[in-house]
Amino acid sequence: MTLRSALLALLSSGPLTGYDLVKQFSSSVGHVWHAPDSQIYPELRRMHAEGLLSSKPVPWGTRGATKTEYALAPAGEAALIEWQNQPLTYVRDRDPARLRAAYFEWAPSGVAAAQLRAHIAHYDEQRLQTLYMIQALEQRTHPTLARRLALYSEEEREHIVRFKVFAYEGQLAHAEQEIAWAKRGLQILEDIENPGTSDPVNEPGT
Amino acid sequence: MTLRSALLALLSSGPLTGYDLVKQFSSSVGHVWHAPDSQIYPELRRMHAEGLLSSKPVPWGTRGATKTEYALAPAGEAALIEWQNQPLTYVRDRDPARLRAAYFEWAPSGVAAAQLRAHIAHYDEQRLQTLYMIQALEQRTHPTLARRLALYSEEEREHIVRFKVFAYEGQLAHAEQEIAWAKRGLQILEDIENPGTSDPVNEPGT
DNA sequence: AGAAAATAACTATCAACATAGCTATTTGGT
DNA sequence: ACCAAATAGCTATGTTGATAGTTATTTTCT
Repeated sequence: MTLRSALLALLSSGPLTGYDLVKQFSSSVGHVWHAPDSQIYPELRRMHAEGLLSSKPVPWGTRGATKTEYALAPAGEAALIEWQNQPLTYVRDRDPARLRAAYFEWAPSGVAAAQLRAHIAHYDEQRLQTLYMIQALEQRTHPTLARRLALYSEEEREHIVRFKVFAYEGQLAHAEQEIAWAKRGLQILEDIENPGTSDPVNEPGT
Repeated sequence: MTLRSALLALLSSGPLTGYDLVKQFSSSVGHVWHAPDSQIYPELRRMHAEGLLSSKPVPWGTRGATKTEYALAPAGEAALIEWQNQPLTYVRDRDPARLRAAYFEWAPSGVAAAQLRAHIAHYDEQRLQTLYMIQALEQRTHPTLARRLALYSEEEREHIVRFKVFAYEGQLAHAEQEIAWAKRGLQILEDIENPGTSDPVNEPGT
């Protein structure tokens, strides 16, 4: 049901055809709730069948073909608000990187460190992406955001931008935390490989 | 396939019956990779069928009933090492809390703050649990860990404990980061509710 | 004009997970 | 000796999500 909320949230910025929605999804909400197009198309049809969305055929090309444009129906807007009213349900932890690390004693020599370096690379990349996203939001150049802001007063606009930036700051902090964690892990592995060469600042007594 | 690795990892501490495995799972590996018993039992049978596990019937009660005890077969041990050799595959972000926060403009007054307070409560709880876990690991009182350590030399024992503590420290840091994030969120909401009453330390010019 | 590539819009299939059951045995109380 | 509660072990079913297609239209290049 969360995908549904993500779609409602995206459509609250204005009507979109299926394809445009899929594209905009992956460069906006998709950053906090990923979904492939194969999940989006059927869900849109279900939401339409349940009256959350209205649809209208718009021409596609010159040969009379059409594509479907979806818009938030009143029931959809109500569902959005209802979603925000619902308490959050937390999914149980399922973290492949943590699982690996917990059993590093089974990793052949060197592999654990390589794993952690890959972890750092991954979150470094995500950190950068998130920074760009935050910039695009703050400068209001992000297309989906710009479209959304047009619907509101200036005061409300500021709040909306702050909420989105806040959400991405959470992602940013998470990425940075993962990087710091992996670096500590590399330190531990080094300590184990070369015992006795420990940093004298941290262990002044030995 | 990650559940499979988690089960192999747990069984590497010694043989277990299905039930005992389910119990120990939820109080050890399950903290980093949750799985319900309904997923564990069938997976065990599949792993046995594929030769990763050996099994032997052990008596249950006095009326001749038996239960199945599983142990890591050589192929299972190989699979464990192979798993550690594999590069990590990262799952795409799917974070309900972040998704909510990004669309707080749809939350009725007061609801967003309640959401964030619940977020803090949730991660406070997890933080505590993780702290206890780290303590049990460091003092080597955790039963599954104790059983595992018995199989190794003292030097290896120290490494094993460090790896597990390291993994849980990652969880701990994450929990603390989530708490800090939600607190910043509450601050933002307050700012929005009472504009002008902003902290003079942060905005000395106004 | 015709072929190749890019764009737009879906569909099918399968594995992973969550929820909610069910049955048999043992233990503890009367 | 018998019943209720707790323990042990497992199954069925539906939903969500990942992977990998397919079909039709438009644009670009020769």
